[in-house]
Amino acid sequence: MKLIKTTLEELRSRGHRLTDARKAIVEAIVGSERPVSAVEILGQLEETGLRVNKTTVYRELKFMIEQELVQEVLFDKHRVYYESALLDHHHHLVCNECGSVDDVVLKNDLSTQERQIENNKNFLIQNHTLEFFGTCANCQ
Amino acid sequence: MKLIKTTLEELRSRGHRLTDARKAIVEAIVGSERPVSAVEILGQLEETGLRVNKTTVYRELKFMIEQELVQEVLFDKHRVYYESALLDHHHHLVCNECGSVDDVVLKNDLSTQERQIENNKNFLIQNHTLEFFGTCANCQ
DNA sequence: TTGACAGATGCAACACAGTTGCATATAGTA
DNA sequence: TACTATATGCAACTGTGTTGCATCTGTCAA
Repeated sequence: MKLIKTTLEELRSRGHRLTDARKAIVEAIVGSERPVSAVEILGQLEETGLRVNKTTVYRELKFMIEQELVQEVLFDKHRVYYESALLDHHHHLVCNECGSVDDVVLKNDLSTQERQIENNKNFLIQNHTLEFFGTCANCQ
Repeated sequence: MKLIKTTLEELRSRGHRLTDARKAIVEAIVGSERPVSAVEILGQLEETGLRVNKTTVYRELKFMIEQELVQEVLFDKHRVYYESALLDHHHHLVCNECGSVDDVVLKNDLSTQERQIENNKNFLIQNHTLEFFGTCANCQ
């Protein structure tokens, strides 16, 4: 996957090291086609046989967010999910039945609504989170 | 506040008891003008002198959600917030500087976007969560 | 190729939100 | 006023995420 390489090169160009743990964690997050949790990342690493401590995973997540290469997604009250921050701006369709997550790009995102708010509330919007919950095609 | 009374009467009419703990917890959630966390509810109860165990608070939250009188709000990765489910459909403006939370009602919510998704993705939308992050009027 | 060292990692112990099982208390009813 | 299902308290636990500190290693310069 192209994004993995881009992400690692970006880290490298900023003077950060490319360790086995870092590469594997980046692959687990950026290589996944849906957001993953820290616990899922740990599970995946274990499967590949690479022993990485959970502290490393959590520290790496924090670091990648600071680097603005990874972003958090909140659609589950129990844990935080992570995905690449280099993806085009999109939202998620979360199936209440099977838990599957799909991406969706809105043609005319929320610019209209955001202008409305900035005018009426004098609130300066920096970003938004929008997730849709319902029933996916398979579960209907 | 009217909503507190409505909420308690609704519970009563469904055959549930109105205990001191329940009344105080409903007041803490429904009476607040912004979403509150379980920890905040516990703190508030302690202030009033009413001793309520945290287990009771968590059980009550679960119960109120089942009753569809309270709903969860996810805008903080560290904890879940709760607000009345009887409020008009709205979203939140979360200030990245001071943490304040304001409500906002969109004139033309997301019906256009939702129709778009249902057509393109064959995903049946039941609800959505939308939060805006930025800088409030006071912090600009 | 190697040595130096800042950045990365592991480990153990911890913090803290949220949950569970079970014994006890109490609101509402008859 | 006594009965009983519902609600509560307590203690012990679960699970995610964090911290301090010792050790290790990728990278680079010599």
